[in-house]
Amino acid sequence: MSRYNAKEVETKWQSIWEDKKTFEAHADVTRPKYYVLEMFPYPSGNIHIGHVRNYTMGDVVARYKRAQGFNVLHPMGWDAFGLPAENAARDKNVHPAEWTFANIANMRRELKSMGLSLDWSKELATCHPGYYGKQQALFLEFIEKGLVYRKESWVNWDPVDMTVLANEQVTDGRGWRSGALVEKKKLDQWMFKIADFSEELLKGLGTLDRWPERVRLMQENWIGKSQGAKVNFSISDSDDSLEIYTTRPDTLFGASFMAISADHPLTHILLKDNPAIAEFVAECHRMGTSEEAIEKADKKGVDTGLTCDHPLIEGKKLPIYVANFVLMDYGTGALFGCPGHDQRDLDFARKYDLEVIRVVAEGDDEQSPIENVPYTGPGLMMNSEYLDGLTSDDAKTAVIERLEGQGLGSATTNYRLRDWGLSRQRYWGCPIPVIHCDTCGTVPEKAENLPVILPDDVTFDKPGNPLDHHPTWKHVNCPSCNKPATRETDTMDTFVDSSWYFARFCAPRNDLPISKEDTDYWLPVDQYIGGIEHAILHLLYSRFYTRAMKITGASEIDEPFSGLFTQGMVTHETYRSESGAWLLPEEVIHNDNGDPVHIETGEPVIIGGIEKMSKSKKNVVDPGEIIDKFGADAARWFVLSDSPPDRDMEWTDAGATGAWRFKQRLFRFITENIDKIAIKGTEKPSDFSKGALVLRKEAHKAALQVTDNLEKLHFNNAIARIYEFMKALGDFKVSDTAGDPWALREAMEIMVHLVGPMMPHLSEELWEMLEGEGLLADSPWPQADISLTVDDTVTMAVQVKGKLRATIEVAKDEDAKKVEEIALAQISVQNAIGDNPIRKIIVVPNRIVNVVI
RNA sequence: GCGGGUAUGGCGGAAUUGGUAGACGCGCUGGUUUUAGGUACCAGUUCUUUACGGAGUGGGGGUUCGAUUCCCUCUACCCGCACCA
Repeated sequence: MSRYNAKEVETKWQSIWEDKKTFEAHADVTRPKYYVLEMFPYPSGNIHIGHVRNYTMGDVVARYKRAQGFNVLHPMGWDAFGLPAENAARDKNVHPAEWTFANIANMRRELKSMGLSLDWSKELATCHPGYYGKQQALFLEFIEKGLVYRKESWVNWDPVDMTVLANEQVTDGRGWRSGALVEKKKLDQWMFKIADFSEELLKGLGTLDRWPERVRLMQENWIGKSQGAKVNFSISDSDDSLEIYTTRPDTLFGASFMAISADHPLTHILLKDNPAIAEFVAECHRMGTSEEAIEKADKKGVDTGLTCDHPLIEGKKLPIYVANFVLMDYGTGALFGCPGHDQRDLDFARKYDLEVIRVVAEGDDEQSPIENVPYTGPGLMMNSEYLDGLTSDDAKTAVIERLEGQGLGSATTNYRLRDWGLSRQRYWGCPIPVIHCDTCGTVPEKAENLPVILPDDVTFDKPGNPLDHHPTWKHVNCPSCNKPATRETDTMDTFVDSSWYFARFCAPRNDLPISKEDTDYWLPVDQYIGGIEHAILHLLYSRFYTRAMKITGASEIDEPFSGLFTQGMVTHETYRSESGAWLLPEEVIHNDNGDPVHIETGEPVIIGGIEKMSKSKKNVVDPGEIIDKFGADAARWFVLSDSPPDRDMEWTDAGATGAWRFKQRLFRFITENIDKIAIKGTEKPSDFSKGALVLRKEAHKAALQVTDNLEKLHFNNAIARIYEFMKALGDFKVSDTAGDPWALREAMEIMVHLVGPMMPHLSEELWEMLEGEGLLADSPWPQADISLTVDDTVTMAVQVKGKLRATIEVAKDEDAKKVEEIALAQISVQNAIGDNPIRKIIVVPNRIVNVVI
């Protein structure tokens, strides 16, 4: 018996697919399209198991849809700009480009060894001028349409990476990449007007019915829509006023102070003459924005000495404080404090001994003074003059009406989403194609001068931006007046690169950034697959870009990804030596007693928790070694088989071995029984043995259920069904009946098709043995014969008082009376009923009989 | 604090959405072969009981002939956001 040689077979089919350009996609309006995309990788050097899981899932979808007759686009590229390349340049003295392209070459080789049905002719790398030059062209169009602007603003400054971060890139006050505490700094920044699209981005979520609910909710929260009012409070004894935003205009009569942000324009004026304010503002800027810092920080403020006139209470004056809890970038950076109905305001009021007024009754009659807990719910108004007795909802409307009448305020919708700052003070990114001219100001580069190419000769020995240090690169003539000017040395946030790559993939070598003809056909992406970690950042930015591209006329679509699937992580057990050092999985073996020990020293090993694979805990497995040991097919099979795809899965050697065993078993069964099957193309005989009929049913049921599971991306269930089918196939013995060899061939062919998307190499090999026409990758998906998937007899459960007492075999759709009769004839049923009178018998056709006594 | 999710054997997980709970895989137990094996095959494997039977999907309650599934309530864990006015 020959063993299946995975290495040989896998490379054989990989080169055949490549030679035949099997997976090259071409737009063809006469055919239905399907665009499958997995989030493209950052070329860090090697693929990891998470990539294997991600790309295997995408590949199964791609191959399955292809077999279903779709014209499938399944491209791959590289999210290739970013800091690690600069770090490598500094640490290892290699040029970022050299480092990146070497990593790409290695990872491309690794991906190819997985046998993915990718169209490599469409490969792109964002660090290639052919890509980023087009990104610059698109950017110029964005400038022209007013989608980008420049403004001096407070930014999140990462002191380790020496660059600006977007709000989305700051978690717990720390940079998403460096982990350093982020500082506030004021810089000239390029901004995308994403906030203008808040409502559209929010509404669009409603159309994304093939996105996980979770991701839509996260985006919804991020956009943070709230309904409220803007109110102008006039500053006492002056012509100036202070505009605030509130979601609780109903509590206006409970106002007892005003608070403005440390960065509020009014604060800026006041601090000049008031050292106390100046000192407080400085303190606010020193304070971190981390979770701990915020939790520990008291609600603090400093009295400006100014007051506001209450808009609805004649003669009432409200002191204005600069307060540390007021954010400049939410609402108007100013608020009125209502201690009775807001915890934060109450804390502040207690600290500075300010009035606490209850204006909303709790329940019907709870009107007691507020003590330590504010009442934040709805209720009937009180202490509020003309509002008294109204519900808080009605009071909101009434207050807004009054304020509008007086020209003091209006109903407003506020969003938390802020504009996206894209400037980064880095070398390895897409240069922002603008020039700063003393005479003309900020001038976009001329389209014919694109791409603005990164200079090769840069050094990384100084902190800061190498582009800025470069002796000549930034010195150019103004495109407008031709006088000496300076090129912008900031580069774009790498999230810009990934905000439109899905569109570029449709025609990656086109002169235009986006080929409308091609995107009209291919977009939107039908199935996008990637990690949940991009639920906000990348996906929201891409949705913004899609809208912006519609405005520039580059594309027509509304949403970039009509289907989104977020796959879970791959985890692994952790191992430590007794000294506490982390150990790699391959350093651990089990000794004769079954205890885990170190492979070399024999020392006992402590098995720790199952955690996300990470280099620091060494609980990683190398895909290259896995593929080498088990073969790509087995690796693919295992990452799909055990856990539902959206959940975390644990990588275990035993599981991979199981996959490997199945592969061997299938191969063996077909090679050993190939001489028993009917000759290819034999006409279907009419005479089948009983066993053959059973097999045919199993085959067609499997075809139906696997199809169904693949449609739903329930890969683990699809695999379970295949295992069941394999068992039936293995049990089948060809008899003398004429139809049996034919049935065996049919079953084998169906099996090979069903396994195909998951184990493409093995199934091509088997398809060839079965003398299948052309490549399996090109052949259509098996259609289940529905008449074979329904049995003519069914097993029905018989319950007495809801407890199972027997099962009966009856004809499908058997008459209820007859079923009842058979059920009641069962000894076990009669025993259970005993002497009790039968009150009712419920018969659910083909499922269950329940005798109620 | 706000929002969301999850809970089923020793483990990963199934269950056509109210109809035989535990499919399938891993592990384990016993057996049969064998070319050494971490090979292959067969049987078994929720708990309890000698058996008949009984119990059982995080806990408690409810609706129903019937609940893993629907409702109420509690508990535990996980995730996202968070000084958002």
